[in-house]
Formats: sequence, structure tokens, C-alpha cells
Amino acid sequence: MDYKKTLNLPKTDFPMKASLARREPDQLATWEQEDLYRKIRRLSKGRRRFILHDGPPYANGHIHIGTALNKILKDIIVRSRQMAGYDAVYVPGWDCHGLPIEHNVDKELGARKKDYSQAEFRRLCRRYAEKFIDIQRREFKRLGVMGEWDNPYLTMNYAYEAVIAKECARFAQNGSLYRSQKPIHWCCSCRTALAEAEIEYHDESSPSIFVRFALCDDVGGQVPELAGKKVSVAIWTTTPWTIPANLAVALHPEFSYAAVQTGHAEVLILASDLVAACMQKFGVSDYRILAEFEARVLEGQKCRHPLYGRDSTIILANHVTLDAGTGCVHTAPGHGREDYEVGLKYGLEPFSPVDENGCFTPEIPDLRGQFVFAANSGIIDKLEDAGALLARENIDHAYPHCWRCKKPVIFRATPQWFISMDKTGLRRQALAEIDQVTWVPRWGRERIYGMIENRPDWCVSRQRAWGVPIAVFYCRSCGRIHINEEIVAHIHALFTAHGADIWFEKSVADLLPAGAVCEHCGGRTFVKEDDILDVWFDSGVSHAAVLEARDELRWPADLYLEGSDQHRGWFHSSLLTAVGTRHKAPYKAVLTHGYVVDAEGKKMSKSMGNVIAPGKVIERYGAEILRLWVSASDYRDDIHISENILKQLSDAYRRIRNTCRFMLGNLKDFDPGRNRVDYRQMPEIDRFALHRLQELIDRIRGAYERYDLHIIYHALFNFCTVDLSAFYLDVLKDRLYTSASGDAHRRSAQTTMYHLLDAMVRMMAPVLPFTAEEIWRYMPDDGAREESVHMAMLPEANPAWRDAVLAENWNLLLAVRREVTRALEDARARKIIGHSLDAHVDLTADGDLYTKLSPYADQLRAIFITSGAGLVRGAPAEKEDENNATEGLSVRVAAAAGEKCARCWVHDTSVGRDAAHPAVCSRCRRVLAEIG
RNA sequence: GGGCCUGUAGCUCAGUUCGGUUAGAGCGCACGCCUGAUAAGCGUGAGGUCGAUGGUUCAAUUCCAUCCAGGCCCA
Repeated sequence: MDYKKTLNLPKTDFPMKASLARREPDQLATWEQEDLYRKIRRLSKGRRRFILHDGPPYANGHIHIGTALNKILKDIIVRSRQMAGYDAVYVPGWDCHGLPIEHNVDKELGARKKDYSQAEFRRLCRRYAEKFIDIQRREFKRLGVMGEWDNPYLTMNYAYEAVIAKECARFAQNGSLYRSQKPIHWCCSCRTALAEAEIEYHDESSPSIFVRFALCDDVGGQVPELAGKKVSVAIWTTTPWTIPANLAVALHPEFSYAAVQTGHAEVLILASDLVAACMQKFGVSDYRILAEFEARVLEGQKCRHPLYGRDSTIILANHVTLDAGTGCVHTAPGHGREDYEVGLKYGLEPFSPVDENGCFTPEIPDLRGQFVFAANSGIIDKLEDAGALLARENIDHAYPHCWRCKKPVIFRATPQWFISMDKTGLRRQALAEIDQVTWVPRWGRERIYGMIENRPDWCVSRQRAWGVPIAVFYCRSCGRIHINEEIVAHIHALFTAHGADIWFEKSVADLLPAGAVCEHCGGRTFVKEDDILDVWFDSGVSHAAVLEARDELRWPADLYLEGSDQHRGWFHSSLLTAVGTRHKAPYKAVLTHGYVVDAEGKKMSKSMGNVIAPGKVIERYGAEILRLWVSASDYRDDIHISENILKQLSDAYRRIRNTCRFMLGNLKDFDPGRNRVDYRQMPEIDRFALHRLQELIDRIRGAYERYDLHIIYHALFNFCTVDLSAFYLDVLKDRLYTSASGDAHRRSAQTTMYHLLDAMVRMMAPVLPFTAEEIWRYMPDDGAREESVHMAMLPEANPAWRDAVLAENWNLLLAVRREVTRALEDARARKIIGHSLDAHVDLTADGDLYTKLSPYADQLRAIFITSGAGLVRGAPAEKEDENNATEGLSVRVAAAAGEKCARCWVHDTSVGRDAAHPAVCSRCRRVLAEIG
């Protein structure tokens, strides 16, 4: 007789093979069809809200692995909060304005660009952004990210643009928006400002000159050795044309400087470490160091400009290096970024006597009209004539060039708009607000604090086309901003109706009420500012344009979540725009994650060839493997990805899937409504499994709560492997398969598995939404289950199912079991047994251990999955295995007595005793009788 | 060059908060078992000078310093 047919073997249609890449899109389509998202929204109406506010990715290109990481993290958190009982609305957004789009549209147009008006050009930019929003939206949805995909926020929406203008106006109204000169990259041939991204570096030969700047006063008071001497500071520059704009000489506060007596009865000051090299350059072989001193003793001393006789101040700056030159840096605040920054500290003007063609203005009468690069040689001659030139040569170095015309660019100061960090106490308030925010990980606080503490005023103007204008008017005569509530409201209304485009299409007369008078000087003509805002301002006001504007959201957000670059970016600009206008941070908590790097920890780059595209991973493994990767990694660090890691994760996925499948198979005949067994009627091992489940629930819920996401994967996976597959489920097989289907103990096992699976599916749902749903729909129905796992809640730990005493006993049994499996392995190696059911084990336990084990004597064979197990009290055998971890125990293995039962495979002496079923043991005989 | 951060087995992570028994887990790997979870399942085993060096200490993976490697942001 074929006894296999009398067993209750697992059976399920739930496929072993996931085929994620193929099946996930079907699942997404089903959800869409069922309108699951709306159902969830309806279901959670009225619950307390959890708002994760999305940082908008830039609407350009396909998503990359870092974007995928970010969105998946967000999704896991949103889903887990939703399942924890919140109404967690997720409104994704896109950052739409800005240079890269403008740049790409520019490239597409090429020479035709001149045929397009600014309005038409802006329309093309808008269309370009829309195209990539659609592409990225598809890609995000494919990752399984749930949210308001039909109604995302776009920084180019008219209403959003109107808010940008309004928020900017608030800064104008409170007096922190001001206009000032600042040097920027400028192309003299295109006559346009250039952004860093529009600059290409090419090698070029430049004049390299050393110039002496004579000190005005005797510095004997500071450096006694120099009393009565004629002293000069030696500077070096590769842009002689900026010499006319020199206002200072910068020394490093921590370097040592030397006063060098040269043959010409003059003293030169330069960095000690560079004396020898410079003297050689200057052709001075005979020199003597008179003194060495710290730079700060000269701070504030005046030098005389070698050409124009005006003062040039000695200042201290950290950007000074010893890589080249003299350690004394020629400083022209109107012609260099660092010069400008240090100039701000010392109150130096960004003097920039160069016009938009790159020619000197009348401010430098002797050079007026000369193109700067052409003026170089004349300036060098003048310096030589003035006796100020120490040395000259040519050097090859990388110099910035315009991406469009390929000509060398210059730094030139032009009027820019700034938001002051200090006029209205913005910096102070922002720093205070930082401490009201929870930073995850904690060091995020130090990072942003340091940035806010040290940053200069925020330059918010850009001389570009694709963005929202700084919608202010200023007086032509006095330059002050003309603004009031009426104007702000009017512009807001216009932008809401027509978008920011209208600003460029209309004149001042159209936009400003007639008869406006400047309240500062009485002027009647006003200038409309056509510069646009820094895109960081656009996204920075999303708290106002999105959180405040949408009923389903709330200000401030519970959480902002982005990569660690956003301490400088979005977290930063959001904080400033919120504190500047609302005196509060727009977020309660900020979570940052690291960057995706390759197996070696190197950043991904096209040139390194180590880029892994999310699309490829999805194609090959499925989105859930990518999600599992996100959940398995500790996002606080950089996150490694490689083929090896993905392979490991897909193995892990299969293990989780198979464990669930096994339980589904064994639940095929289980009706939770009818067959459920009461906890109190359950065998201890089932209650132990439930106890472990409660521990798992605590651990996982806590991990979701604290955003310790990688704990979840590890806990769940270890539970599947260690607790279930290798122990509980393995032990259960005998009971499940061989008992009659309605047997109380079998029903108890099924009840336990039902609880296990139900809880596990809910807990995995935020991470593995596809697989969780798939399992959910295969699970036996108790009539009260939600139609989707995503409408269900995370499991609650049940205190009644926690049993510390029981757990202690069973943990001891597990330790004993480990000893037994090792002994079995030894017997297997000695060919005494093959399968563990071929064995009989005898335990010898000393007093204490025996007392603890003896209540379980009857269950030992089942726990060990052997055919027999004996327990006797006694001293353990001498010199047992030295690795024996369980004190007072020895294990002996022998071949099991009796024949192997053809039905349950247990060796038993009762096999053969029954004439009707000679191949079967007495236990199976009874079951056969029961099931007829 | 500066700020913030990271560096525990081949891989993903625990642990070290207040320094103190042979540093844990799973995967992978090797070997074996099973063939009633079967393109599955079970077991055993090997793998780590806790990035390097120096210091503090009776004692350091854990504290300090320096260095190396890597990341983000500045310059």
C-alpha cells in the first residue's frame, strides 16, 4: 500500500519561483485597477497623520540607484507608519526649474535658439520637465512606491510659482533681501554670467608675475628687526589684469613668515617655507633672513598699491597655500570667489572696474577700454617701470573657459540679490531651531549646525531664463525695493493664474499700479528685476507651497528624508525659508542616508564604469530585491551594492518566500474560523513558537518606530531560518504529515503557523509589498481579513502569549538539541546513520539538568527528529567532546531499534506487529484506523 | 586643505553606551545527510591580529592621538 497518500503533505498553488520581474508589473496593474491607493486613503480618514514630505528630485534623466534608494526608504517608512495606524499621505514632488533643463533645451535648439522668445523658450523647458516627470514617475511606481502619483507637486505649477514669489517677497518685506555686488564667472564674448556647470577647464598658458607691495609704515613696533627698513610684501598672481583691482594682500594666519634682506638694501616678506624657491626665481643668491614671525603681527598694516598709490591692506585668510607663489596672496575682492569671501570679513568692496565686454571702465583711466587679457602685458610693463616687478614667467595651468564659445572666462562683480543671515537674526533663529529637530542619525545636527553657523549671506539671484523671477521692483534712483501687501497679493494672483511667465511678458507699467512713489526717495520710476531665483529657493519653500497648501498635509512635516548632501541643500534651504518667514523649522525630524557606492566603497561614476542602474536590477531580479537591498543595508553609512550582494539578497528572498510557501502549503486544509485551537490547549513547542513571535514583533515594531530599518530584514530573515525552518517547522513535519487532518495537535500546529504567517506577512509588507500581497491572497480566510495586506495593520504583540519560564526551558532544550545534532553528525560520519530518524539518542544528564529535562522526556525524540531518545540521570561521560557547551550532558547515538515505518519513517519495534499493515508502526496504525 | 561621518569574518549586519570571560548571527563556501518544503529542506565545519601604528591603563575592538582607506559637503 502507498501510505504516502494517507499523509497530509503540504500543497499549495503559491509558486515557489517568484518571477518578480514578470509578476510585479501585473500586481501593480491589479492594485491600480482595484484603486487600492484610494481605498487606503478612505480607510485611514480621521486617523492621526504622519507626513513624510518628499524632497523633489530634479526632473531630468532617468532615476539612478541613489534615487531608487531614497524613494524606497521613504516608501518603507510611509507604508510602515500607515500600517502602524497613521494616515500617512505621501505626496511626491519634482524640482522643475534650473540650469540643467535650460542647458539641455539650449543644446537641443542649437543655433535656432535666437529664433525663440524667452516665453517660448520657457515653454520648451516646461515641456522638457514634463517629459522626464512622466519617465521618472513610471520608474518610481515600478519600484513599488505608493503615493499621490496622480497629483504630485511640481515646482513649476502656477500655484507653486506664485508661492515662490510670495515667499521671496516676505524676505523683501522683512528687510533681509538686499542687492549687492558679487563676483561671478563671466564670459566676455557671450556677455553673460555662467554657472559652475557651464564652465570647462582647459590648460592654458598665463603670465605668472611676482610683485612687491611696499609697506606704508615702519613695522619696527611689530618686528623689531625691521625698524627703519624699507619693507615690501612679495605677492604672486597669474592674472596681472586684476592688479588694478587689488585691495588687499592675504596671509595665512597659521603660517610662519620671513623678512628677507636681499642685496638691494630692501626687505621682502614672504612665507618662510617658500623663501629659497622664491629667491631663486627672483635671481637673488645673496640673502639673509632677518626675522621670522606669525602673519597676525602684520594684520591690518597698509601697503601701497604699486600702480595707483592707494592702500592695500594686509589681511589673514585660510585659503592661502604654500603650493605656489609666496604665501602672500594678491586679493581683488571683485575678481575672485575667495577674495570676495575674505573681503566680506574685512569690509572690502568687491571692486571690479571691468565692463560686460571685459574691458576696463573709466575707473582705471590709464587702461580704460582695454580688454583685460590684452591689458596683461601693458600692466606688467607698468609694474616693471614702477620697480615693483620681482619676476615674471609663463605657466601652464587649467583655466576656466565658457562651455559655449570656448573662450577664457573671468570673475567679475555684478549686482546680485542676497538674503541676509544676520540682519533679521535669521542665522541665530535657524541655529536655535536646529535643536528643536530630531536628527537621524544624531550627527546630522553637527553637520547642518556648522554649515548654518559659517555660511555667508544667501545669494539667491541667477541670471538665467528657466526659473521664477525675483518678483520685486526697485527704485531707479535710490535702488531700494518698492513693496507692499497690495503688490505682493497682486503678483501672487497673477502668477497663480498665468504662471511666472507673465513677469517676463509684462512691463513695469502693466505690473505695478500707476502712480507708485518710492517711499525712500520719492522716485517715480521703478525697475522690474528679471533675475530668477536660485532653485534651492524653489524647493526650499515646498513646506509653504505643499504642506501648507494641501488639506491632507500638515505643517511642519513629521519627517524629511534625503541623502547627506542635503544638509547643504534642501534641509538647509527649507530651514532658512521657513525660519525666515515663520520662525520655525518646517520639519520635526530629518533623516539622512548615505550614498550608494560599489563593492570597494568607491563612489559610482560613469568614468569608473561601476554604475549599477536600477532598471537593470529590476529587469534581472525584480524591484523587491532592490527593496530588500535597501532594507538590509544600514542607510546611515554609505551603502554598498554589487552583483554579489544582489545575489545574496535574492537567495535570502527565496528563503523567506519558501518558508512562507511551506506554511501556506500546510494551511491548505485549515479554516481559521473553525479549526483554530485555543492558546491554552496548545503543546508547549507551539506556545514557544508564539513566544518567539512576540519577541520578533516587538523587535520589528520597535525598529520601524526608530527607523532602524535594517534590523527588520535581519530579524525577519533570521526568524525564518533559525527559528522556523531549522527548528520549529522541521520538528512540526511529523505532526503535520502523519496525524489525521483534524487531529487537535495538528490543528494547533496550523493555528500557530497561521499566526506566524499572518504576523510575518504584515511585518514584511512595507519592505516587500508585492510578495506580502501575494502571500496574503493565498492565506486561509477567516472572514475578517482586509482584501489587501496594505489595508491591514502591523501585528500587535500579545502579552498573553509571552511566557518567560517556558522560553527558558525551551532555550535549554535548543541548547541540548545542538549537542544532539553534533552527535548525530558524528554518527553519520561513522556510517551509523543517514537520516536522523535512523538514530536513537541517549542523554545522560547530571542532577540539575536532568531535573529540567525530565518533564520533556517524552517529547525529546520529536524535538530531535530521531526515532527514539532516552534520558537518564547520571554523571556525564568523562572526556566528552571538549566543545560540549551544555554543562553536565553527554550524548550517545545508536542505530534506532525496530523497523522503519513505511508511513512516518520512524523506526519502531511495533512495525510488523499488525497483520493488516505490517509495514506500519502502531502510532500510524491508529491514525489509519481513525481516518478509515 | 577644512567640516561631518565610516572602517568588526568573502558578503550583509549584531556587539563595544559605563574598557574586563574563548568577538556573535545569517548568508556564501567546504563536506555530509535527505529525497514527503525538492530548481527545496536538514546538519557539521573552516573563516576575524574588530583598518594601521603609537599612547593611557593591571587590562583596549571599545578611550586618546596620528596615519591609511572611503563617503558627503565646502575650499
